[in-house]
Amino acid sequence: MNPNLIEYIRRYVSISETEINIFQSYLKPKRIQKKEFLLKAGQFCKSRYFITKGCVRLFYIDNKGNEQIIHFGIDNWWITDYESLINNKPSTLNIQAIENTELLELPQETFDELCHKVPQTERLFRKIMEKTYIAIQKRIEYIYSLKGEDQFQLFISANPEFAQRVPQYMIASYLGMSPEFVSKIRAKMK
Amino acid sequence: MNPNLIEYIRRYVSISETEINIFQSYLKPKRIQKKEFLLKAGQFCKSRYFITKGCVRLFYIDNKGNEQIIHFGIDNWWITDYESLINNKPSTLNIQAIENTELLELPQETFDELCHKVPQTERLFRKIMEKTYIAIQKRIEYIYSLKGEDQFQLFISANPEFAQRVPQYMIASYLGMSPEFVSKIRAKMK
DNA sequence: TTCATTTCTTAATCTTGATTAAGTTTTTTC
DNA sequence: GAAAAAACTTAATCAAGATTAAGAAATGAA
Repeated sequence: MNPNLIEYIRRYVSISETEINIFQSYLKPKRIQKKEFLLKAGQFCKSRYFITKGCVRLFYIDNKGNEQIIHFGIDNWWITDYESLINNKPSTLNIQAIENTELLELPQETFDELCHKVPQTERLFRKIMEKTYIAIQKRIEYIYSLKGEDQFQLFISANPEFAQRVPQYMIASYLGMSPEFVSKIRAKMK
Repeated sequence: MNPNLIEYIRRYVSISETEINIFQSYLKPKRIQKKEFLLKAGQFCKSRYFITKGCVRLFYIDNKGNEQIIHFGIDNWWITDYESLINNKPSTLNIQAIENTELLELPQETFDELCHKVPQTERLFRKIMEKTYIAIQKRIEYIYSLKGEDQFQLFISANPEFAQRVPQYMIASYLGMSPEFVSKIRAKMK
């Protein structure tokens, strides 16, 4: 199995070699090219994906027809549309590769079976969700307490790799700003 | 055990009578008066709380000294500060009763023991976190795609009971608006 | 190496909603 | 039931950031 995923899992739960192997047997490797879609609005999202290498964006089309990015996914992150996956309904979201990306697909179809064979899986995802929830709640705090300029600065300093890998207008979209405004901030920074 | 909590749990996992009783034995009933604090910034949050009756708010003090509400909790919701609970650090948040409130406290100290005795607990909280995550992600969508007025309208129509139970200025705070602006929206609505 | 596409910049104007500063109404408390 | 505290309203002014409309730079493709 991908050594990053093993390390990732062991940060959350203690799990035997045997269990790791069973876990692995439920994963399907997948590659997508830059600009290719992992999920399109209207489709049913049927898997969780672990990104081993690359970068994707998760976005929706807002009422004005703009692509609004909800979040990114990079190396060693899980990505999925939980609303579609859990509630079994067509997705309103799109997941698209920003770079050529390698993933491990964990299908929902066999997820409960995996949980049964490797009970630590429940604990793993419970803990991942808690960590993810803390992060998204912090994000809401920043949205309400920092003004645009400071949100951008914080994002860049907390995620310096993104400034390199992701076009500036996508960071603007993620932060809910116009690309022109981000351009203005950057001009001021120099 | 509180019949609401039994019903709540069974919406997520199938669990025997015996297991329900074990689960119950890990819960401590607690009451707090209106305006009393369940958690104050600086303290360590050491439990998850299930609200059986009442209403609380979770807020932080922003850089300008304003109380910024992150979310509310009412009957049949879990509430806690995950960042403090999971990462074992002093809380930056406050949880305060808006009404006299009755809770069931599930201490973190014995949480792993409970998970061991009743393994469905992991699954239960995994699923609760997934549902909570879906809700908070939707909230981010609304923050970025609806203007203030529409956010307020949506909140009121999605949570009509809140308009009754919670002062208007707290709803303003939750939505990141000034109380004056909410007042203006309401005047326009008539 | 040229053409086309994508990304970024600049500047003027306009909107949304914050801020400030009263004042009013409602709820609590004694 | 009077006084105090809490919650809400109104209106004027102000600021952050969107929108519009060019154009410039960078990247990619043939």
